[in-house]
Amino acid sequence: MAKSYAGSPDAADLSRADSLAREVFSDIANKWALLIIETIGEDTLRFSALRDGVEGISHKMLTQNLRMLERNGLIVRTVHPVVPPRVEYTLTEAGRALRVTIDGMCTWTRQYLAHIESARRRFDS
Amino acid sequence: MAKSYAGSPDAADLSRADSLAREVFSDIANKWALLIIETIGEDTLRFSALRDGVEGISHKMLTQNLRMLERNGLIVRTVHPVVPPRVEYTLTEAGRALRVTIDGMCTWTRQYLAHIESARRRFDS
DNA sequence: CTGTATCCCCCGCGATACTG
DNA sequence: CAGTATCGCGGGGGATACAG
Repeated sequence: MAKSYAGSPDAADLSRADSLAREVFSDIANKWALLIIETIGEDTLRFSALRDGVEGISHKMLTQNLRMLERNGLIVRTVHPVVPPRVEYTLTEAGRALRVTIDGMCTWTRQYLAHIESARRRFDS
Repeated sequence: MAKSYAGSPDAADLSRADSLAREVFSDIANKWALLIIETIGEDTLRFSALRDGVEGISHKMLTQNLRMLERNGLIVRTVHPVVPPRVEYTLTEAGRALRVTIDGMCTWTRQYLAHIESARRRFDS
């Protein structure tokens, strides 16, 4: 195994970057994470608003994914020290950049809906 | 609830389209499906090649996702009647279109890797 | 080689209850 | 209102075996 030469990225660095990239990809490539990002969009949404906005998500899944997205620097969580608590979520610049590609997926879905529907009919017979 | 007027799309049609869209989105918005599409790319790959190419996927998950993708018209499965069997998978036009957006996600991941890494360090402390 | 089927375990996830 | 913790179950998914 090749050793690191200080100051020059080598195979070890690259593979570490790769494994991180795969990890991140696995994190965000799940429907709840993508739907949350898509739902926040350009807005600033409260926990309860997200709960209502993301169809079918449970309390637990929402918190869980919000933490994950915050950890990866895709959203920022601001707590207003009032009672009752008011917590708001917005996308970071990274989050907004990712959202653009998610928009692409959504557009794709709409665009190919008829194609998909007929493909399914063909397959199911 | 509004009734259909023949020949004009109405609320019922739209909500049916919406539910189909959500269903499709839930199907494809999972890491294995996306990785499979990304791996096939412009190529024509055999089952075993995909098994090797998609890091960490199990036999079962691979077949399962391949069927799902075929059903949704994203890939085409061609069986060569030889022994031993030779089955090849390629993207359809719809699949290639979706792949473009997945590429976007991959690019995003690489682009923001440093940002993510530092966000994680901050969060984990 | 590819695909289906069976078993079985683990953990994802929903439900619920409790704090601040 | 937002978040954490706990429990319990259901099914996702791995391992394995077998068929074509």
